[in-house]
Amino acid sequence: MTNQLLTIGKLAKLAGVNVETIRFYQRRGHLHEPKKPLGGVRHYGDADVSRIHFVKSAQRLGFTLEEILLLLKLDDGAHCVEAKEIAELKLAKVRSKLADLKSIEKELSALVKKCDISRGNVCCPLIDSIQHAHVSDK
Amino acid sequence: MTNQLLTIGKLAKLAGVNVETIRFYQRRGHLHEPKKPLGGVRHYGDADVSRIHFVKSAQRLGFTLEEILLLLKLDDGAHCVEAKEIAELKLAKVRSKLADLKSIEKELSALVKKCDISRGNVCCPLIDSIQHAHVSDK
DNA sequence: ATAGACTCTGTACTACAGTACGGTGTCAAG
DNA sequence: CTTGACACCGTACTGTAGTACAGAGTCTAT
Repeated sequence: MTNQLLTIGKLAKLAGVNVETIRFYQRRGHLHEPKKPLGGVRHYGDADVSRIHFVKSAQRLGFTLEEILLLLKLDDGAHCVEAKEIAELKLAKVRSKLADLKSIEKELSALVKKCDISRGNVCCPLIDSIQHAHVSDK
Repeated sequence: MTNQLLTIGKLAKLAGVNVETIRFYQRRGHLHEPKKPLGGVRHYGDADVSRIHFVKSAQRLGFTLEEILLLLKLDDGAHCVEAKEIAELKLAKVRSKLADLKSIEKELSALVKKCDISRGNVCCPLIDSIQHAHVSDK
């Protein structure tokens, strides 16, 4: 069953976003704004639902709205190479953030472990460790 | 060699932060503001350098300034249990973000791989995949 | 016909961690 | 004694992704 006469409120419910989010996407160019039928209410269709799903899926993959705008401009099947380049760049960023987070995890869990070991100490080993951590850049 | 007569500019350079950042930390309570000697200039010492290093180290571990404020209040050695609790909570958050990022990495690299395989296709498989991804709730 | 729900529009606010700026004051060197 | 560099102070702006709200218009059900 296809819908072609959705109001903005129904579109929002169907797509699982806030009405304000739809307006925001329209301002940003992620969603086009249908012309208003003179003193009436705008109507939306299934294509708009899909579009919002596209944006949300891409966001889940770590793309920013700005990057998604690029992807949408390439969405004619003829720019596959460019789209792939954007995705590869994003993948590299994700991997670098992943490495950062892994080292943070390691440090933090070592810190917590230290707390467990030296119970009954006057000086808190956790705070102490942060205090005297050598300051690595970045 | 210890310094006890640093101006804000020298303190900033020593600690590797912006002057504005120091003022910002003072407003937020991460750094105390020495009283101004009547129509003169404030002076800072090594303790302030250490304090800024503490804040920066904790930030590197993923603590927000708000959380760092908590840690600083506990910095008397007598609140180790509370400090450990804060760190454990943070560790849990880091691990959950790590899991998220790992699944993003998996999906994204699969998408890029798809692009490599179906070269010469009219329809871009990357954009197509995002287009028709079932929308999983986060 | 009127109440309540919804839409439209523009602007302002949220969090986070700062950065930038404008105007004034102070200090040291030349 | 004046120039330039820095300090002080308060406020406003940055990016990111929306959310909130005020005031007006419109649509729908009773």
